[in-house]
Amino acid sequence: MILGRSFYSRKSTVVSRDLIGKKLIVRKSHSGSLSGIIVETEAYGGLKDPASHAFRGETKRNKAMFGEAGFTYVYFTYGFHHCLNLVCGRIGDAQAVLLRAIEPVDGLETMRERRGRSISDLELTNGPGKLCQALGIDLSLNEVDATKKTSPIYVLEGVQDSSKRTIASSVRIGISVAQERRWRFFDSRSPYVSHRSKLNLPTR
DNA sequence: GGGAAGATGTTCT
DNA sequence: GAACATCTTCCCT
Repeated sequence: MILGRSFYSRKSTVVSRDLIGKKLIVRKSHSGSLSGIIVETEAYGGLKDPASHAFRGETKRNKAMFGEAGFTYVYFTYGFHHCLNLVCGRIGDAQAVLLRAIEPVDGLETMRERRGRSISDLELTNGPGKLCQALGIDLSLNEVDATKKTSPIYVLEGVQDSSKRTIASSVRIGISVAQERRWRFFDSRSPYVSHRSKLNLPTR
């Protein structure tokens, strides 16, 4: 079952936690179907969150976040990397969830071609930039509707037994403000989360 | 295994 | 001109 508009039309903190264990699918022409189980996310709170790109209002770059829930927000950062978000909440809230890591399932060969021959399975998609490189996500996939099965990006209801997961939270990575918000969520039993060993201790 | 440095486009001061 | 929702390489323990 594909996750629809109502799934995303909730607070980003709730969506962020609920996305753990769901299956991300990326289908682009010529590269076949790539997929993975989401194991790590971060919530961003829009206009009221000093850590969010939306904090200072709408710009050309963050426009997607101000639109409808269930659409993608892809941005380019550090001059090198793309990051993939899914817009949440109500129109104008500018809330979003950053996808930080997945456990690769389908298309490992394609992912490895893009990431480098010698990269191990564990390091193919354990970070927001790595995940986008492996899946071939760039700005051409910004602002696409992820609630349609015809879309190049969408998310399916989890196939994993939820009893095999333990969802933990921590502070957001690479963020120096709003440290009181532990808005990074991850499966603490998964070896596919981004490796910042100290932060992977379950804090809740 | 872990810290520091460097790469480099977009946005903001 | 600096900061940045990052990643890799290089060197140190």
